[in-house]
Formats: sequence, structure tokens, C-alpha cells
Amino acid sequence: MQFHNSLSRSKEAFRAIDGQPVGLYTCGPTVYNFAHIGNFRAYMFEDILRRTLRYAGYQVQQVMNLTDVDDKTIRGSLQAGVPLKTFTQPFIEAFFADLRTLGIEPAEHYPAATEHVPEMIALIQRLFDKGLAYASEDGSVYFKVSAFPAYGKLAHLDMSGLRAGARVAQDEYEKESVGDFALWKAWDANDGDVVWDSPWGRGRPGWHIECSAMAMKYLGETFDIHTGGIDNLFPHHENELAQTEGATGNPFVRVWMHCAHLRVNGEKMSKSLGNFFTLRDLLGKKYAGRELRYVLINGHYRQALNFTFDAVEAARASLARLDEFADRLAETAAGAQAGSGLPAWAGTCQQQFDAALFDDLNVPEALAALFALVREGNSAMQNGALAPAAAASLQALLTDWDRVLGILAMGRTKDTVLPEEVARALASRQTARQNRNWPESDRLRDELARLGWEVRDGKDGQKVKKL
RNA sequence: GGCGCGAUGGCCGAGCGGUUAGGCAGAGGUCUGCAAAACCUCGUACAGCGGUUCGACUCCGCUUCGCGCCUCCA
Repeated sequence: MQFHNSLSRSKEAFRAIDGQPVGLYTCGPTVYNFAHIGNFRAYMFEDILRRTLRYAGYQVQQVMNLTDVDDKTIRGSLQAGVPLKTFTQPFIEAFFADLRTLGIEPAEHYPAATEHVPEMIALIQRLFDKGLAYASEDGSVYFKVSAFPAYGKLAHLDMSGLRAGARVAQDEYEKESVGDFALWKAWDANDGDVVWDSPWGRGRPGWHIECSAMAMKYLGETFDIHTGGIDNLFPHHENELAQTEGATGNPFVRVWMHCAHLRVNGEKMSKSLGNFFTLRDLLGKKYAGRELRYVLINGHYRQALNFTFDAVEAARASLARLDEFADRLAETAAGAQAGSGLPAWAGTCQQQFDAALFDDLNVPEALAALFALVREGNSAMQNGALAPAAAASLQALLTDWDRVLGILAMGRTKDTVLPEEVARALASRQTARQNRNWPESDRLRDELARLGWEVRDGKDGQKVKKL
């Protein structure tokens, strides 16, 4: 199995730290608003990563932080006139609800920044002890980038060439150097009652320190994989790395993985362009979480993904094809025990599927293997060449693949009970068909369609499906 | 200015130096009373211009266009 490591900018064979579950830290949401579909692209990539690791036989220990204290959450709570926690709680709940909607597996830990301030303070103290931090007049604390020579190794930036850009020049803090970043921010009036005591005075933690402190707490000083969106690469992850390695003297993370952005109609998603969708917006347009999941996984994570409504429609049709296949397989298997072997063509698909996933999570290629299986399977069933036991084996294979894909079983409901109205129409239709009364048969088919049921005629009579 | 990414048939989207990606949509066919589903066949796609090579969508260079990061955005 190999993954692309942002540190080396190349694919590397993955080896977990001996005998431990794979430690996975995934940067989570800032809970000041509903997450948008672009954010979920990142969480979806992380879901595929975690599922693939588990599929490959690893245990996974995933941590996703909840950033519940920063400029935006504080501003929001002040504007709403409620305590910080009261403000963030609904967004946290919405976030978890959205994860469920998209079939994203929960992480083992979701630490909130506000619950880990002592750990952050302790970490900042270690940085002081190492000469990597300094306090300014107003009681803020900064990381001294010049004292950490490796700074820039993740983002591949040469800090010596840093010139003061617009944002840097406007910085109001008393930093020694423009590259330095805040570990602790002294209280000011905009913070309201969001404040903690520290050895350097009252204030609140900087953003980057939360991830370092919480990652270390739950995963140790060195762990396997750290992920996020590409925009987190710099400065966030670079700073995390500097803080953690600076404090511990040990490597922080073995593999850094970053996913590319989501675009909408070829453009960057932004509020001003009006192409900024939350999951709720899309569900309101009658798209299912399952369909959106399909769209989000059907592109390589390191490639910009273009989100279009056409793509969601295509996803819906693709899923219908998969469902059709699964149902037909179930019929063919008819409750048989899975046989010992798979047909040869299924073995080929299996190899393709695994090879694709294990090669830096190539989900599109894995889906190609899935559709190859569907085509071969349908063909075999059509020719009566698939024994029940073989069909059952294929069902088991699909179930196994779905541990990674998470799209096959999700959101499918088995409607075994026919409404009386539907049953009656079917019975009449059967009579009509026996009498070769085609106009009546077609009329009843239309009527069933109006009731939301699709009827199909095959060799062994009518079959209905809920639309 | 620095660092980096991309441009694939109507849409989405993989990929590799020489052999079909895949899905959706579309066309024709098989099956069927019809329809649906399924299966079969079908698009001379690889931004442009040079170069390397027996051979390039795939490597190199340039051009055009688009995108990201450059201090708190997944």
C-alpha cells in the first residue's frame, strides 16, 4: 500500500508504526457555521482513507478536532449574545448529523479545543523551555520561527525569502519577525468572556497549537498520518509541525496527506459567486446523501473535483445500476450459502479493486473494477451461468468492497409490503395480461407509476419496484 | 514576485511510452405485445507549438488558458 506524502511530495510505501493501531489525525471543522460541501470533500477523503486502512486489516485510531474557539466562533457568539458553547453546540450537532447523512464513519475521538486548554498551555511552556517561544508586551506568546531551522520543510517554503505581503504588513501584533505565529493570544475586548488564565496572562490559545496538543494527547508524540485540505498545508500544518517537533525533538508525523479543492462549475466555491453549498442546501434540492457521497468519492483526492448538478444526476443513475445489480444478485443467490470460489472474472476485478485502492486511494479506478464486475455478473446471470452459491459469493464480495465505498448498502430500504392499492392494481393487471388486453395492461402500468411503483414484465411474470 | 497544480470525447472522471479506463447522456441492435432492465456494438478524446523516441495523451521545453498557497480558508 502506498500513499502520497506531502513531506516528500512523492508516493511512499506505507508502514504503520509497529504493532500499534494506525494513528490518524484529521483536521476538523471550525464550528461557527454549517460545513459546506467543499469541507465535506476533505472529510470524505479521510473517510476513504480510514476505511481503506481498515479494509487492509489495520486498526485505526482517528482523531478529529473541533475548533470551537477562534475569531469566528467568538465573533458569532458575541453577535448572537450567547455563551461560546451555546453558540457552537448546534453547529457541532449539525456537523455530526451531516457526517451521518454522507455515510462518513465516526472517528474514535472528537476533542474540542476548549476542553484542552491546559494541554496547550503545557505545550507552550515546553516551547518556552526550549527557547522556541517568547512573550510580547501585551501578553501574547509567539513561536520563534528563526529558532527552528527546519521550518518550511513541509510546505517547501524558503522563509528567508518571505516578503511582507498585504496581510503580513497589517498584522497588529508585536511579533519579532513576520513569520512568527501566535501560540497564545492576549485577551482583548473582542474576546468578551472567552478567556483562560495562563502563566503569560489572560487570553486564549492560537489556532495551530490546539492540533499539536490534541494530536499528542491522543496519538502520542509521533504518529502515522495527518491529513487535511491542501489549504491547511501552509501555514497550519507547517506550524503544527514546528511546534510539535520543536517541543519533543521527535518526528511528529510520518505521512502528511492533503486533498485538493472542490470547485463548482469550474470555479472556486465562494459566497460571492453564489456557488457555496452546504449539505443542507443540496438535500433541499432533493439530492440524497448517498448520491453526494458518490460524487465526492468519484474523483482522486489529490485532483481538483468539479462539482456539478449533472454529476449528481449521473451519480443517481449509476447508483440505480448498482442497485439493480445487487437486487438481481440477491434473487439469483436466493439465500444460498456463499460458495468457496469466485468466478475467474470476479477474481480479476477483485485484484483491480484492491490494487487501485492501495495505490494512493484511487477510488475512480476501484469503481471501474466494480462496474466491470457488474457487467460480467449481469452477463452471467442473463446466460443463466451464475450458480446460486457463486451469486452469494459475489454478494459477499460486494459487501466487502462496500466497507470502503460505503455506497452500496447505504440508504437502501427494502419495501416488502405492498400497499393494498398497488396489490390490487397488480392483480388486475395480471388478469389483463392473461387476456392479452394490452391497453388495459399499459393503463395499469401507468397507474402504478403514478402510485410510485415501477412494474416490469419478465419471463416469470410482473415485478414491482418502488421508485 | 515565490512555490505548486491542472487543461482528456456532450457531462463527470481515471490512466499509461506501444493494448478498452469507467460512469452518465446519446445512436443502433438483441430480448419484449409494448415498455423497463440487462447484454452487444458505436465516439478516430487527450489545449497549442516544438523536441526526445522506432513509437507520446503519457517524457522534455515553450505558449495559451484555468486554479491553489504565500500567516489563522477543507
